[in-house]
Amino acid sequence: MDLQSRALALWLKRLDSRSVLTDADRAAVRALPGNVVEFATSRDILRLGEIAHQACLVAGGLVARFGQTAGGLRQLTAFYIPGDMADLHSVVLPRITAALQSASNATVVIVPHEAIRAAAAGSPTLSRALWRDCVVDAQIASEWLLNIGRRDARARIAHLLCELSCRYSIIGYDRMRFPVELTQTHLADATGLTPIHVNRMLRQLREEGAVELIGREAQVLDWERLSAIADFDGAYLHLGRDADRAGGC
Amino acid sequence: MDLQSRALALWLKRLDSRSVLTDADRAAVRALPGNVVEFATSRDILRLGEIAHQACLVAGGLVARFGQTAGGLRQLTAFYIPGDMADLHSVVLPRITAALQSASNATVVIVPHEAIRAAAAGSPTLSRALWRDCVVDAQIASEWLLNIGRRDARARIAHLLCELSCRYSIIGYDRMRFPVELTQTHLADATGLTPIHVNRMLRQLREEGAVELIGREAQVLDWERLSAIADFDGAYLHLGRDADRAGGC
DNA sequence: CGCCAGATTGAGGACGCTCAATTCTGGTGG
DNA sequence: CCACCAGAATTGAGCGTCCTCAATCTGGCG
Repeated sequence: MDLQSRALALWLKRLDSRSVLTDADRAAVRALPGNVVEFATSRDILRLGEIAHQACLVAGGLVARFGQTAGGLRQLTAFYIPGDMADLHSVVLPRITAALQSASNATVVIVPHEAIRAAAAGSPTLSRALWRDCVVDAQIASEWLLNIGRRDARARIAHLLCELSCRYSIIGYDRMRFPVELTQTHLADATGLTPIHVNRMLRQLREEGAVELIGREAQVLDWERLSAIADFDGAYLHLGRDADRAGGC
Repeated sequence: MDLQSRALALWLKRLDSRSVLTDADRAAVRALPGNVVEFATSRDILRLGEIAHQACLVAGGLVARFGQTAGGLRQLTAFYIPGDMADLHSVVLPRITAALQSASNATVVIVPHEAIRAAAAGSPTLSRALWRDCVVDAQIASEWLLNIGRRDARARIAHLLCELSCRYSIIGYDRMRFPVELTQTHLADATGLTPIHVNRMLRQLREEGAVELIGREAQVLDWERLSAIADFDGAYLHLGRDADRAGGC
């Protein structure tokens, strides 16, 4: 199975776990055309103001959405891991108001909007599944708002790591050890902090025995402690119809 | 024309301005069933964890979406003004992970999900318009992230007021004078600040000749100055296909 | 071996928070 | 008509979290 099929399969699995799809829907998703593009670290994938004609399915690495103030301060507003369709929203709203960049070396499958629109137009169930995917994305943004607006620095970072843990766990990683292909500057831009302060908070989390960042991976030392610090409840991630029960992740 | 028809017409106008709808779509929206409910200030409209079976179209007043930390700190994540379908997302994702509350006395039209789903299933164009409405909501949340994460207190408040100005202007209010049916505590919860600090920043904005809050209205004293302070660009609001040009509002 | 990006640590400063008190406003009942 | 009250707005003083500036250390790579 090639890279593109694998990425589509991952995405389909996600859609399938949250929605009721028909066999035809599944076939339509698997048959989606696209071509694979590699991006080095910190490359623009979509620029502000552009009109998108294709969507970006992440196949490897990490992709980030971000905004910027006039002063050049940067705020990451979403992370996309393999199996995420990073800008599915552009299918219905092609004018880009939040740019997309690779946070690490990333492999992306570029899928033409036309193909997605055609698939959606032919099936109310698939159409609803795509819509739902966008809604989950929005709910994650809402949770980030709570995180940045009302939690202190240590909790913000802990919360972000909990989220990544849960999201990586459904694509096959260990919940206690998963990739964090981000610099501390990225973490800072995602949490509304400075890299220096992120560094200090990471040290504290390590010294408390909560998490540790080693190289490009996170090692959770104590999930209970970490999620308590983070005040984390993964319900907003809507990880599957079953996982849609309260609590946990 | 009764209240419900008026609210549906407002919402339809919004959908229409951003999407290409057929006459049948328009008729379907206008024919949506529902019943009108009044809420006093600070009443729960949707509670956390609930499963929604209907959506809430705001007809009057102001409705807010919010999250809460374990410590009880509150973060507003969206405001909905008349003509907004406050929880359209619940049509495809009924489990509520962010509660909904009236911020002022509010009039809401309760529309059964089934009716919306039926209308959407029958028309790819309408389905896409609804999906798009959710996407715009998400982009507003993204912009709030940038606002809270990377702007100082004064700019955050100015930005929020600019957004409200633009959004109220498309439902018939003057861009220089529009309702702000919010307490300073609400503004604080929306911007991740304390009410005390909001108060000080409002005073500063007034003294600078930017905006003034009088009673339950905002009076813009100098739009240029205000939007400069706010670092505001209304493109993210996607106010109509035409207004989808850069800059302005 | 030198270079560079990223991580780490230190010291001082500022923005926004906490605690506390006072004033203002609109609504209510006597 | 006025006294009263609760919620909201306003102001002051002191403090703490997080920022800024600056220097050093580390690891990967040409």
